[in-house]
Formats: sequence, C-alpha cells, structure tokens
Amino acid sequence: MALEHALLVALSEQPASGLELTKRFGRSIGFFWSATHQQIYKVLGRMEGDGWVRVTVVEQADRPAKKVYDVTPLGATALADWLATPARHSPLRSDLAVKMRGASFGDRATVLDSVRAHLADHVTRLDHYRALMKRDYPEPSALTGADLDHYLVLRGGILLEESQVAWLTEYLEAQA
Amino acid sequence: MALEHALLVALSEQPASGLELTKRFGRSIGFFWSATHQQIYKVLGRMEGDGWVRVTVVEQADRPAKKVYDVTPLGATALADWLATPARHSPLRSDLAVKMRGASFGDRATVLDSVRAHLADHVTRLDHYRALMKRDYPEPSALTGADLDHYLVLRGGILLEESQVAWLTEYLEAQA
DNA sequence: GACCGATATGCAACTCGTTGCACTTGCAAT
DNA sequence: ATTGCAAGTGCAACGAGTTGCATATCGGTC
Repeated sequence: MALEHALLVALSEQPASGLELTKRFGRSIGFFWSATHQQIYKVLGRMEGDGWVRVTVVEQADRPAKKVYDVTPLGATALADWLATPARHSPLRSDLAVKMRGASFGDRATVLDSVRAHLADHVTRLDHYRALMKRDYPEPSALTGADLDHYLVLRGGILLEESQVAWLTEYLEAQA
Repeated sequence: MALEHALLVALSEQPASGLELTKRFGRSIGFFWSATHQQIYKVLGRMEGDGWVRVTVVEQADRPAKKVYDVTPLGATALADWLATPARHSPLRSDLAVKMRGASFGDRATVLDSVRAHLADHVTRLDHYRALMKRDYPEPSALTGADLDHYLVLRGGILLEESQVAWLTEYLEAQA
C-alpha cells in the first residue's frame, strides 16, 4: 500500500483535513496517485490509530468544523523508512489498450470513439500541466530541494501525457 | 473489471489453458495488463460459470493434463458489448513518483537508487519491445486488421517506455 | 522406491480500492 | 420555518488483486 505514504508526503508538505487532501489529490499529487474521499478518510483513521498522524479539530467561521491532520515523529519515521525501501514498479493497467488490441472482435468504430475520447482527455491534461508549469516554474534551472522535486514530478506528468497524445494520434491516423 | 475482457481477447485470438494465459500475460498482452496465475484461474472459473468460456481437458504426452478454454458465443457477445462501451481511463498509480515528490522527507540517496533501478528496468523493457518490433513488424505500413491492432499496441508500449526513460534520465541529471 | 523439479491447477485469507448511501453543520433563499 | 446547497465526515457492501500455501501429475535421478 502506498496511499498511506502518499498521505504522509502530502501532510508533511502541509497539514490538512480529509477534504482538503481529497482536493489536493485531484491536483498535484494526484498526477500519479488518485484517491476518493472515502478511501482517504478510511486510511487517515487507520493512520491515526497507528500513531502516524495527529488530529486537531479546527472550528471555522461560516462552515462546519474540520479535522486537520499532521504528521507525528512516528509517522515521519515510517515515511523515511518507506522512502528508503526500493520501489516496486506498479503494474499498469490500461482498459483502452485491451480494447485496441481486441478491436477486431467487436465494433471497431466504437473503439475508435473511445480512443478519440481518451485523446481529448489527455490533451486537456497536457494543457493543464503545461499551464501549471508556466505559472509555477518559469525558471526551472534555479530550483533546488522540494521545489525541484515537485518540478520534476510535473515534468513526468507532461512527458507521460505527451507520449499518450502521440500514441493515440498515431493510432487514429493508422486506423483511418 | 477488465481482466475478464482481457482474457476474452486473449482466448479469442487463441484458445489456451490457465498457465498458457499466464505466460502470455507476461508478454504481449501483459504490456498493458498484468495478472498472476491465481487471479487468472479464479476469473476463468467465474467466466466458465457465466457461460462465457468452454473448457476442454487435453491430455498431454509427458506432462499433466491441461484445461484449455475457448470463447463461447455468449462470451463473444459479452466481449463485443464491452468493446462498445466507452473505456474509463484507469487512474495510474506510481509509487516511484510519490517517492520522488517526498524525497526531501527521507534519505534522498535511496530514492535516487530506486529511480536508477526503475530506469534500468524501463531500458530493458524498451529494448525488448524494440526487438519484438523488429522481428514481428519490419514493414508496418502494410499491416491491416488484427496485425495492425497488435502493432499499434506495441507502439504504445514503446512510446510509453521511451517517455519513462526520458523522464528518469532527466530526473537523475537534474538531481546530480 | 524416494526424492526433486517442472508443469499444471487451485483455495483461503487478506489488502486495497470503489460504489452507494448517510449524516451533521452552517448559510442563504423563499 | 422550511427547503436547498455546500462543506465536511463517515459507514457498509462489494469488487478486484495479492500473498501464501496446497495439491496432483509426470519424468528423471539417486
């Protein structure tokens, strides 16, 4: 499991409530790790039980109170331990590739539709990532530390989306 | 779920036993979908119960008998139906990216080691895919039908691995 | 004959994540 | 007052995949 560790990274950067984490996972960290709010609340509960995080109820002016989590020393140790272990390479799973491969056993036109929809989606993401890049890292060569880390992960997102766009574009041209 | 459908694609191409499918998933189809033999046997059992596949016990000369599965008309319909539904884009999960982003909360050197290991792995895969490409598709422009489908999926694997190699290389240079 | 390894299939327990729903607080509009 | 909506938290049931182990067959070897 790595959602725990992804949450530790997120909370180390900035303490947050479950809902704030959910939103953050829809953005930066979520490029390479997604999670629903249900899953996040569940894991936060377990992490609190394990003593990895500490919770503080924060009253708010014009909305319900929230529970803000921050990382305990024990959690920091757990994160450091995890960072020191070799990363398994998570097997990728692409429904779309399976459909592309199986297109001759069904209606090829509908598979092409799926490919077009995915292409549009990847183009959107790519645009979004590039906008973030332009806004946050106009001068990449000057970066160090956590800023450099964030920049390089975003670069990974961009390279990945570019390769997906290139692939699907090539696919549509070849199947035209 | 899509393992069922990945298996339907595989069995539509060529009937096979559980173990043969496991091996095949370590190769071509496995570029974009992986599965262990336990999972494959489990799903094959369910698919047989659903009437999607039919099983034939095949005695073999100098080894134990195997159970060869092939797709029934009902299974073919299920596959065609699935191919006609829009593909959800499976969220990707990268432990490595989380570690890269969290590197400043642990020992950066060990994270770099993980990145180097992943880079080596992606280079190996890329070489493998390129060898397959050279061997199986020396003349891509002449392809049609299922051959074209297979070629294009392999192209996706190559483009993906290339982007990963480029990313991790850039990462290591930037962190040097 | 006993053991070993490869082939071949499978179960059980567990972990992780998804889906669908439920509940409270606070504010704003009717 | 009641309705509705957004923020915020959470549960229960299910689905999918992993890990570890179990089992049988067949050939070869000691």
